[in-house]
Amino acid sequence: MKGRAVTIYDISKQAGVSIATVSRVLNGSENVSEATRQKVLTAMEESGYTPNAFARGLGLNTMKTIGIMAADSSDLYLAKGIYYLEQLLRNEGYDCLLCCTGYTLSNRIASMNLLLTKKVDGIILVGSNFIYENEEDNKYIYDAAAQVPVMLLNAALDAPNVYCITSDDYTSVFNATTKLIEQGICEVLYLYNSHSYSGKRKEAGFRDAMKNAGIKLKEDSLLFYKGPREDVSAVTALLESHWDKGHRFKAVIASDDTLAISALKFAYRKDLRIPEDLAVIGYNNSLLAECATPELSSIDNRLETLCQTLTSTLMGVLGGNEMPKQTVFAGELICRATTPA
Amino acid sequence: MKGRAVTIYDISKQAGVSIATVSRVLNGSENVSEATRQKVLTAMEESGYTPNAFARGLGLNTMKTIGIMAADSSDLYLAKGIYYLEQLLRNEGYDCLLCCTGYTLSNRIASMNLLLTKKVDGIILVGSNFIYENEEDNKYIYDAAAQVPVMLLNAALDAPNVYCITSDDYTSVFNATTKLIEQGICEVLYLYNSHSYSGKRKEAGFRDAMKNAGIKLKEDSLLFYKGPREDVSAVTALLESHWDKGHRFKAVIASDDTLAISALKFAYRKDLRIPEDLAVIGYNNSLLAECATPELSSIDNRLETLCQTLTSTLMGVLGGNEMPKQTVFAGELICRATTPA
DNA sequence: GTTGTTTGTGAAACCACTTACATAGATTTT
DNA sequence: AAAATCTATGTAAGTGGTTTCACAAACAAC
Repeated sequence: MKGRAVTIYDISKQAGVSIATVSRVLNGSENVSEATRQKVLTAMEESGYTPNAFARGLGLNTMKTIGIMAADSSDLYLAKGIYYLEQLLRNEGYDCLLCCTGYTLSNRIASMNLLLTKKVDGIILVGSNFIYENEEDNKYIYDAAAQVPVMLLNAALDAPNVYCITSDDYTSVFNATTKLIEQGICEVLYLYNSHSYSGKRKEAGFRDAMKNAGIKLKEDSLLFYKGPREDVSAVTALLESHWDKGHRFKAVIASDDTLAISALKFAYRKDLRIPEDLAVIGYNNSLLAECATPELSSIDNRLETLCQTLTSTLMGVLGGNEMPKQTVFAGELICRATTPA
Repeated sequence: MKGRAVTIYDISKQAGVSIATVSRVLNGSENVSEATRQKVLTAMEESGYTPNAFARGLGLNTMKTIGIMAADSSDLYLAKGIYYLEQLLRNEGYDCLLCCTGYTLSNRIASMNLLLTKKVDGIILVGSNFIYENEEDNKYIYDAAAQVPVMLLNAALDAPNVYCITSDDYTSVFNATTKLIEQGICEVLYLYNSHSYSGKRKEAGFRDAMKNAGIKLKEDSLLFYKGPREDVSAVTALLESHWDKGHRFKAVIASDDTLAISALKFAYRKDLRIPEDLAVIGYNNSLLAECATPELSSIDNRLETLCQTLTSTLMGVLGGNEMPKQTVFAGELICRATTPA
């Protein structure tokens, strides 16, 4: 399929210089006279030369690649993050090796090792679910960080060579809850699932907002969905059964837009008017929010900004600069049709 | 950050064999006695050896990596495809280099060259938008195929070393349209956008179904949206203005679920009952279909099956086998609440 | 007109691994 | 028992670059 490739040696002969000089031109080294540089460049041009990436990698010990790990790259939110990161990294001259790990630790360890074996220059963990409660389970992150910088998007972990870019989920939910309460809606239900470490931070924001408003938190004010991802009907059923058990609520704050969609469907089934009878607030401000009927109010955590900061931080670290280990951005409630005006 | 790495040479000394033998163990070569194999393996184990991927790549001229190109990896449908592919390829021992190219040819050429430079073993183009009408514009695909196998997901192109896995969009839309007509709904609007080559095939299916049913196709039965992707409100407005100009329709077949969502919103605004006053059929059967209210009927093109076949075909090609150059799967209309029972 | 400093270039070592070829010993064949 | 074959292993030449070091030529300083 392919003949013998053109090598640096061919170029050197064709340009009448040594391979060292060709290499210098290749790497933009200073000490090359303009005349020889041109000779080499035209030789390259004429023979359609492309440097061999493996040989290059072997010499330089890098191939300008960043490993991106995500539980599920098809998740609406994670996919958006991956997309932004890919674009930004490409602009910086880096390629992205994608690893979808699912949610099991063993898979993640395997993926991590694989990325390290392939000598990526850095690893980005996209999503809040990479941090485990059991501190020991996070060892795989520390181990990786011993070799290359590790960036966490939407998760916080204090460790050497680990950099965290997060959204202030706590405050976002705190503010959203408080806003509902100020509008006279005190029976708020917090709906969440297990697929997210940030769920904990959000939950705390919810709890504190209620406490802060002097509302006694009944335990039925939190509803936990544990089941397969993105199963809209299962969550809808869960809400119905919760309601039918006599638990009444006038608003739902969901840790995720998909969950919020289920709340909309629940309202539809129960013939509840939105937002008069039931207000709903989602999280992530994803495409779903815009596509829902009625359009879903949702907390935007400025993913693009997070990704930009993450990328520039990573570039800084790779450039040998001291960079902030934690960066936090505020979120913002985008009000649409599922919350009172 | 890292001390001198353990090399094959260290292992050879530690195990008391030559580096060639170590290499043989590494590559699972036959001609190694079980005794020495074990010696080498334990030596590797003890010293925590990992082969250097670059050196390996240089020798073997491959690093077991597949390049995946997609216009936008955050697109619901493409993201799903990428996810499936990544999983399947990983199972085969391949990693994925992701390239989001957008829709411009120059970007695609650049990305293609980049992947080739990084010596991927194959390239997968995810999505129907990589084929251009102008035959010359597809040269970048032929060029790439001269070096590595190129796989097209949802696009067809007859060229050496190019393999196509497609869904039979034509028939899917033909059948869906026919079904509507059989249910007595003859005023069908085909709504599509420019971001897809498969849109043409779908359009043909629509046209032929109408013709086949003896319905004279008015030109206002096709509505083309040309604008930024995923702009739900813009498409809704387009539908409204179409309607207000006097064009009446009782069903919408959209080339994409996102477009179908706009049709739902349009119906909501115009107070049209679904499906009595307006039936809606989307395409791709994405998460949006399930999340829509009412739940959207949509054509499922069996993306997972496509990806499985694509992967096995690619593995076959890489293994030196003769493989089918075109594989077509039938799609299936998933009926939910936006079409009559 | 020597000495000291740049500047541009080449030779050769090195990066870590694969593999063709050679070879010694074991096993089979005749 | 000699010849032929096979098996396990080592030697050394590759893979295509980068980079250190040495050195000659050009230029400035004294």
